[in-house]
This record gives sequence, structure tokens and C-alpha cells, in this order.
Amino acid sequence: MVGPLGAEFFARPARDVAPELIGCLLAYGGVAGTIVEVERYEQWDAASHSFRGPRARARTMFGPPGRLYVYRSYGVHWCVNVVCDAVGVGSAVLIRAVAPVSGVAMMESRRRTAVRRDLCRGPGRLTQAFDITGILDGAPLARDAASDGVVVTAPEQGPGPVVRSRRIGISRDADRLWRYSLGGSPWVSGPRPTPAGEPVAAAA
DNA sequence: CAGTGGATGCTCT
DNA sequence: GAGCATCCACTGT
Repeated sequence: MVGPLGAEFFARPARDVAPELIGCLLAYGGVAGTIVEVERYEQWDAASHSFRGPRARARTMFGPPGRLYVYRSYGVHWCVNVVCDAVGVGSAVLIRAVAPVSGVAMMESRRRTAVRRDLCRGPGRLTQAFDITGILDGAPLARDAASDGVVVTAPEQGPGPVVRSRRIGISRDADRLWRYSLGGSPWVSGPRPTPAGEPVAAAA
């Protein structure tokens, strides 16, 4: 699949969508980066905001797929997900890190740092560099690159080996290997998966 | 390098 | 009042 991704791409289980997002281009407001790290969250997953059902904060997770779920983290940062699967499932993929591709000067200005490696490494840093905030919660992904909205575009070629590892910063259901990243990438956040990590193809 | 604590807002107990 | 899907500044090796 090549080109901007829409609702039909995300209307599948997050276990299928998440690894395919690695290597895709995330673009918004003149800045762009290649997705190198995501995590998936499901309703029957104690670490997920959808765990307790469609309550106020996580209601977007239970809406149509292909929309952004943006929430505030630790009262300070924003984090951005894309809703997956069918309406009512409560499934989403958190975008945790991208490799900067364009608009780097804008990213540096927003982040107030010139440390290239830290511009978009981590979910809070990424949203700051992209100026993604809570006003985008519930917004559908845009279908064309010229749009004002957030666009996710599939690459023509695969990015390289996708590995899976434990999710970052959670305590409940922490053993699930639901974090997907580009093997060996320096743009990945947190403790990076050990040497090669676990190949995504090896696990169903 | 590792570890600690503060900032700050919202949800749950 | 506790606990976060975090980040940064600071400390001590």
C-alpha cells in the first residue's frame, strides 16, 4: 500500500496495523518524520485508557478508525494515537518516535533544543515538535498531502527489520510485547530493544 | 552512565 | 490522595 492512509487501513486489528506503521511518513503543518516506534493498546489491556470502557477521556478510542486520539500525559505533554479496528473496539496505536525528515528548523524552534536526536524521540517530544495538541483529538487523518491536517503516508519500500519489545512507562500488563520499532534505529526512545530485539514476524 | 524529584492536569479510589 | 502511555534538570558515580 502506497500513499496517504485512510480509515480502511486502520479498520483492522492494531496488531496488524502497528508494525505496518513503522517506516510511514507522519506529516503536519510543514514538518514531517518517518515513524520508527509505536505501541498498541487494546480494550482488554489494563495499561490502556480504554480498559474501563468508553469513558470521557478515552471516548475517541471507541469511535471510528483512522482518527487521532490525543491526550495529555502527566499534566504536561500531549501524546498522539491513531484509532484502529472497528467502532466500539477501543483499540489504538501510540506514535512514540519519528526520524525527522523536513521542517527541522521549525522542530528545533518548538522544542527549544538543537539536539537533533532528541527532537522527536519520545511521544511528548514528538507532539511538541509537530505542534500536535488536544484540539486535534478526534480529527480524521487527512487524505491528501496538501491538506492542513495530519497525514500518514505509506512508503514505497519497507523500512527494514521491525522488532517488538515491552511497552515503555507502564506498570500494568507490562510484559506484553506490544511496542514495535525499527531495529537499530537511533531515533527510537527509551531503553532500546536489546541488540536485534525480537523479530516481529516470529510472533503472531 | 544511573538515579531522583519537580512540573502539572486529569482520572480513579 | 495516589497514580499516571513524560520530560527535564540535577545529583552522584
